[in-house]
Amino acid sequence: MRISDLIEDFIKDLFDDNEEIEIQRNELAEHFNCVPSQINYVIATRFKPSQGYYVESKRGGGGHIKIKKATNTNSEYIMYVIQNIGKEISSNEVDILISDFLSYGVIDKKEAKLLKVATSDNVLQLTKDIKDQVRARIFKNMLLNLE
Amino acid sequence: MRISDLIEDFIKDLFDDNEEIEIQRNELAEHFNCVPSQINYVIATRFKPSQGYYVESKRGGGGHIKIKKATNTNSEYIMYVIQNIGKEISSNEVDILISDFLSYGVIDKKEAKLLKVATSDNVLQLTKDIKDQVRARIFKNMLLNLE
DNA sequence: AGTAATAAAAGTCAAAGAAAGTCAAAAAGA
DNA sequence: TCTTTTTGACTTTCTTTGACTTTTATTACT
Repeated sequence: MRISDLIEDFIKDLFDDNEEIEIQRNELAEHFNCVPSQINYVIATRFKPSQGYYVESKRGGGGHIKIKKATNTNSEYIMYVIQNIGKEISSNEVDILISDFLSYGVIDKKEAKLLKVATSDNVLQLTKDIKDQVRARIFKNMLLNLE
Repeated sequence: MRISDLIEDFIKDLFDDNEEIEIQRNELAEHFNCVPSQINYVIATRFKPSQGYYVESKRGGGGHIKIKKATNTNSEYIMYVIQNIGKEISSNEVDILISDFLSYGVIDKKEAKLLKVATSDNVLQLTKDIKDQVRARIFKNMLLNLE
């Protein structure tokens, strides 16, 4: 079995009922006798939003990596959408999804507004290709963290 | 948990309803077994005016550091913060602002989560200079649209 | 009482340390 | 061959530490 799979399993075991865990990259790498950046690889490939995970981290003394599982209170519909958003998404597509969510009652008006603002062209102000990628990441991660 | 966080929490606990507290740098450093200048670090990074605190101090015998909380209405506070965010802001600064907003009760947990997610390094994944600018725009605009 | 010396704070700043992140080359698998 | 994994050198971010400075209060002398 490849080491990345072992690390993946190890991390998944850590969520033992908790929906959020914290690891230290170097410590974990040492435990598995691999280079630290392999941990990043595992996280990048196995703990993506489309797989229901949200990741955040901090560097410096006392740094760490936090991984959160989307709680299954999230509607199936939202999860389905997250999985089907690719690497990029246009502002228009976001608008349509948001209004669908609203009409199905899976988000409320306040949430809709925040989603809209955080992903709008005006706010991002990036070149088209990059903009759509950043928008996709913001949108998926916000959806994951709705409730 | 890193020592700076412990010191931060300790200081915040001192404001127990009061809007102004006073500490002695050396005494506090001794209590936490750290060098005195670490207290300055904590104050510099966690009690900035942009975070709603105002600091003054006196040296010499009987010297002290006084930290005051800015007392404004919620929307004034948010407006003040928005105005004081420049063209860019780091993820760390955003974190600190969010936790201050939470403790002042100007936003709720759900909103905090969304703000955090939409502005996090992992989600944005842009080069430093651009990232901090995009983050500033997203953060300010989301704050403006909170209610 | 007025000044000089001493002690008692707090401030500054840069170096060292402690994490985590990035990216691309090499290796392994399918 | 083409994709996925592994590795490692280099970067970035944040924290901790310590030597040195500045300011203020207290004490000692005249």
